[in-house]
Amino acid sequence: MSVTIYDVAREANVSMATVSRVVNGNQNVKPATRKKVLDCIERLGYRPNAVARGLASKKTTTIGVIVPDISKSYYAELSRGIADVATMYEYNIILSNSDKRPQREVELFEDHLGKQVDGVIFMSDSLSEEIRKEMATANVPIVLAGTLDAGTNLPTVNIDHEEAAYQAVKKLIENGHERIVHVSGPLSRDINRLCKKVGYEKALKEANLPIIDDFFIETDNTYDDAYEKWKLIRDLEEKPTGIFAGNDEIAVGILNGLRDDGLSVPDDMEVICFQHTLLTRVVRPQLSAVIVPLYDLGAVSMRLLTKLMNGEEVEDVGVILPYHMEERQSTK
Amino acid sequence: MSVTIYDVAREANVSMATVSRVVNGNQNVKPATRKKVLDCIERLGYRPNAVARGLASKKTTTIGVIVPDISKSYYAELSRGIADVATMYEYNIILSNSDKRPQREVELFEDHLGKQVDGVIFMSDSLSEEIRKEMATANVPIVLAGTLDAGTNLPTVNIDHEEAAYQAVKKLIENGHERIVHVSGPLSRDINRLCKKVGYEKALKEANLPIIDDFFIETDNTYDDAYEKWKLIRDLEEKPTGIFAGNDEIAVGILNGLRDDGLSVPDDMEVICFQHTLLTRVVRPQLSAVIVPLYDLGAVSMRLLTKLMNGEEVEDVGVILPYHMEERQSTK
DNA sequence: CTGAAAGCGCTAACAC
DNA sequence: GTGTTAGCGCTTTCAG
Repeated sequence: MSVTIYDVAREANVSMATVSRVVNGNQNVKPATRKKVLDCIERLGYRPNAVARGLASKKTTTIGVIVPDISKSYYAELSRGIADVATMYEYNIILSNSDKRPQREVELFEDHLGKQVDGVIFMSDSLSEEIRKEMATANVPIVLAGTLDAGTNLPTVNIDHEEAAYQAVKKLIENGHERIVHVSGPLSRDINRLCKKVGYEKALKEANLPIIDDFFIETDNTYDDAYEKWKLIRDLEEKPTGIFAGNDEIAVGILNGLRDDGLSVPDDMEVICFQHTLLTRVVRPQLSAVIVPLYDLGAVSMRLLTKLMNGEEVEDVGVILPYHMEERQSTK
Repeated sequence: MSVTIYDVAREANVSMATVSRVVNGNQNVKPATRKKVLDCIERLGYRPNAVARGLASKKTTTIGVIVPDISKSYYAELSRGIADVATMYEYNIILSNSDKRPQREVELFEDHLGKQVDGVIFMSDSLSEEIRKEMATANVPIVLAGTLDAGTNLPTVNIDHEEAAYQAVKKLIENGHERIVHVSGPLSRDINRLCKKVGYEKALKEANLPIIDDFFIETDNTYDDAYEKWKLIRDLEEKPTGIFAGNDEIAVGILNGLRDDGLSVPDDMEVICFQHTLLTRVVRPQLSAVIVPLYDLGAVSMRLLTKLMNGEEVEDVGVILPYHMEERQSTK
């Protein structure tokens, strides 16, 4: 068997309580005693058993992170932000993929609670009734990262997607465009239906431009689908001259469609999008974009969670982070 | 407080042992009793405490995953493979980022052991002396995923990078090229120095082509650096006509360098690389590449780990997965 | 400043 | 088929 706190205590001629104190940095230990214990720990190669500690103290210094799909760079980046702050506060992360399936989300959430996590960070498109109910009765703090709250009053950190979309489209309008297509991700996602689309329409309305159904193109958020859907735009009666894409993968699909049809950006078409990855800078022309601070979204979420776990009073549980727009070669 | 196994036992008029049996699916319970217990569990909303279970059973059904940087799509993809198989076998994952810092790797490894993980999957460039020592004395199974073993006899799953590099360069040679540049990642990484470079040189030797120092370009594996380093190639006395890039990010850097200098691929230069991401298909021309099965590397690693954790005899602890080459537009 | 002792919630013999 | 009873390794009062 491995060495326990009891072994150390015996070896050092002190009680388990004292060993526990030095391990936990409790100051009420005479320096000489501390040193003696530390020596024994070193000599025996003692490593505290976090599971036993968790059972006794009711804290595991572990948090749960439920993410749609870690292989998507969007969530990977966000998770890195979470992880770095978690490390800073000495928390471990149990990471699980939900694929956004509501039932799976509930299972994972319960599973994490069973593991006695001290808190959870949740990411998804929106909250199902079931998960909302689960969360309401959970007795650990929860933070929604980059996830629309829409109804509950859970702590959330996000950027203002509607405003960002509005600004992006406004930029196109200022450049003189009157026929602007919005190539969106799935409308089933709140962020697309309730934020980006709304921002797009708001900008059009403000400029007294018509909202044309055919100028709204829905994709499944992938490069391949966007590449295909470009044909819809190409074949439009009234040719648009500007494109607002829901993310960079979509934008690159469109860009390649344009390009393969011999059109040129930004001369024949100006393009702007939300940026989640390196893609925007790698393609030619480089894409003008709204830069979403994914890492920060994660980091701030975790920081907020630490406060909540500490029982600190947090006045502002609906954090909105700033974004910025970077104009590159796909707009003039 | 939350409801415990004791509460359920009392409510159902059975012993804790019986409740434990039904929770753990032990068949030695009369159906009627089982039902009664299940009802109480449902009614009281009992959720087993995995920490207590872990302490009593000495199994946490949790594994540790130590990864250089989850925000890199290479590792994110691999991790997803791990996670899916972990889910299948009902394991949770504690995920930590090491940034490949040897000391951090050791800390994380010990940390995970402290949390009593049942096994760990480790990814890095290579193994430092210290981590090797830690691993040797650990009493849980370890699998190296996509990580060069180089000396120890730890379970490993990988692809044959040397062979893949050899094939890629050979392809270029078959296309008639005699002056082929290898744009590599850092030579400090075993995978570059001991595998890809070796495969590159092997192909040249076999074709009686000289190995020219200037034809080896080292980068830090990033797009930006590769884009800069293109100038070194451009300014070479003897113009190369083929490029073998260590990964797709490098290849795209070179590609954009070429392109911004008005050169064309594949007419002026053929390019082939290792593929880790979507990048190869998104750029124009699409890049011919050796496709590394990242997801599978992760999945197979986890599968191997489950066997090891089960104490199964595994004859083949040095798994080599197949790769394949996809010829696209950057070669003829 | 240190020790004794009672759990934390569960599993795993071992009895019956 | 079911109950009893030790622990698992640690923290945490409470005494002293």
